[in-house]
Amino acid sequence: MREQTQRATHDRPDGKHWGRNSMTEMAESLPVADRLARDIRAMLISGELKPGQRLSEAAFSERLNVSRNSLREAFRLLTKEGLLQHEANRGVFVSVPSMSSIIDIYRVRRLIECGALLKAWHLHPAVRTMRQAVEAAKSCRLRSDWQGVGSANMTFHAAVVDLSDSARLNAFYAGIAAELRLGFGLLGDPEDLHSPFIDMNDEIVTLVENNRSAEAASRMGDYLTLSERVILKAFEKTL
Amino acid sequence: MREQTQRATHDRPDGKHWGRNSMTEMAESLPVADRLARDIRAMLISGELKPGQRLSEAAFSERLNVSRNSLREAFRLLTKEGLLQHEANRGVFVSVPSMSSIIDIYRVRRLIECGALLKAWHLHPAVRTMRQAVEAAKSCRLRSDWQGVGSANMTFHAAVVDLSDSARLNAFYAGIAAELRLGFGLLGDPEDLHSPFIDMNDEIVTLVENNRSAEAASRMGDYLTLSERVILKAFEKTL
DNA sequence: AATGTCAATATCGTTGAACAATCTTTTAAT
DNA sequence: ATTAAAAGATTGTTCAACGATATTGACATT
Repeated sequence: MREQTQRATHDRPDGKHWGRNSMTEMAESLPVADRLARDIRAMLISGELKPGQRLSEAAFSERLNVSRNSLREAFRLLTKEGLLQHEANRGVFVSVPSMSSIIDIYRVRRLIECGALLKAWHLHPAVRTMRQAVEAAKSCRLRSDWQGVGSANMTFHAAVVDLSDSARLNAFYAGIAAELRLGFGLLGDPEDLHSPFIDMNDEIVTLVENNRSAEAASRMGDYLTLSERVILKAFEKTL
Repeated sequence: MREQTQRATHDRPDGKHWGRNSMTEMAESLPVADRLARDIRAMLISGELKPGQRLSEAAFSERLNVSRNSLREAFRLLTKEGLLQHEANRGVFVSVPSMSSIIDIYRVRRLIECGALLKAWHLHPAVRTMRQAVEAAKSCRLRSDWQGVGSANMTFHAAVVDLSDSARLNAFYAGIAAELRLGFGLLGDPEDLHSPFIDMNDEIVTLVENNRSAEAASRMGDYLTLSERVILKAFEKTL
């Protein structure tokens, strides 16, 4: 509810107001800090902002055309999400994924994803989303679109969590996934980082569809150990 | 890495600096927004701030001797935690727990706490914490200190989550627990809201100590269904 | 009396500037 | 080269201002 798109009857004389940066952009209804958080988050997972990099308040607020205050609100949000790190009187930095953070994240994933699968109901709407994600991934693989494969993979696992029917769990997992992508960014999107997992996902969703939840959960456990190992392996090379 | 405790060799001449408001208070090194968030969080779980209540920026910033900007940063943090709710152009309100939010929270608890127990190791340090919390609760019960029982209960379940050895899971659970306490606030701390659960906790930790994790997890499932039912029951009366 | 309209008022949303505190870099001295 | 002091840059926090939106209250209409 509550739309907000009547504007007019004002016609202020100064012409600099609504001009963001690029033209043809007038929606953007949400508060500035939230929009900033979303945009910066996107820059983080796209790799445009690299781990360890310092984010100067002055530079960023000018670049994004917002006040320092608003920017700081966004920084605080992202810091709480774990994507940024705050050092007193020194500024905020892009979090650098470490072995221990990867391990921690996979502990979370194992608990949540396996737990969700274990009690999954085979007619849950999320199952359909899982299936679609798998098919999309396959399709992308044919086109060697590894970025697309990675994206479909994220969708798949988010759908797994959604099996639990918990808004809080979904939100939490979204944050975890974003943090993990920060780690992926360091490794690029090579074929063998995603491709082998498509078939495991397929197996898993098939098991769920056939109401064999326990086996699905077990298979997910295998998936996660394998995935974790691949990432840690690729990780220690960059060390 | 990077500790932050060398400071000195500065000794600035002006003496008015660290005086906050009341005297005899000189530590408080953390940023204002974080301190605010902590304090307001305390007011929320103590019931000093009641669900549904609106928190005026002007009034609160004056009362706490901080600027509106700093207060807004804290509000944003607490909103992300789910303790406050933000309505555009209307302000922030203390979240009012609902049936659906209680149910959601218990879904989270079941998944996380049972999952953590299922793979618990009987020599994990957290087991000791669990045992101590149970004994503390018993001791409080003898003294009819139901507030203390509730507190010990919180400690117990936090320790259960800590069995998973995941910093992120611990942090997430802390938020969930705070949100749940918001709901408790509406119900007071009567004996029969906490007392019957002390023995179940005892059972659970005993099972873990004897390396019978699966049974412990199952028992925790019982605990949670029961606890949820009690709360929902007490809840629909206030409706 | 109930309802709808419109101005008056209070708040939020966001910004920009200001200043103290602290970190970093440069410069100077031993 | 090492250390100390001064200069410069950045963060931490506050304040004041103003547009936009919501709420309140007065007033008119049915």
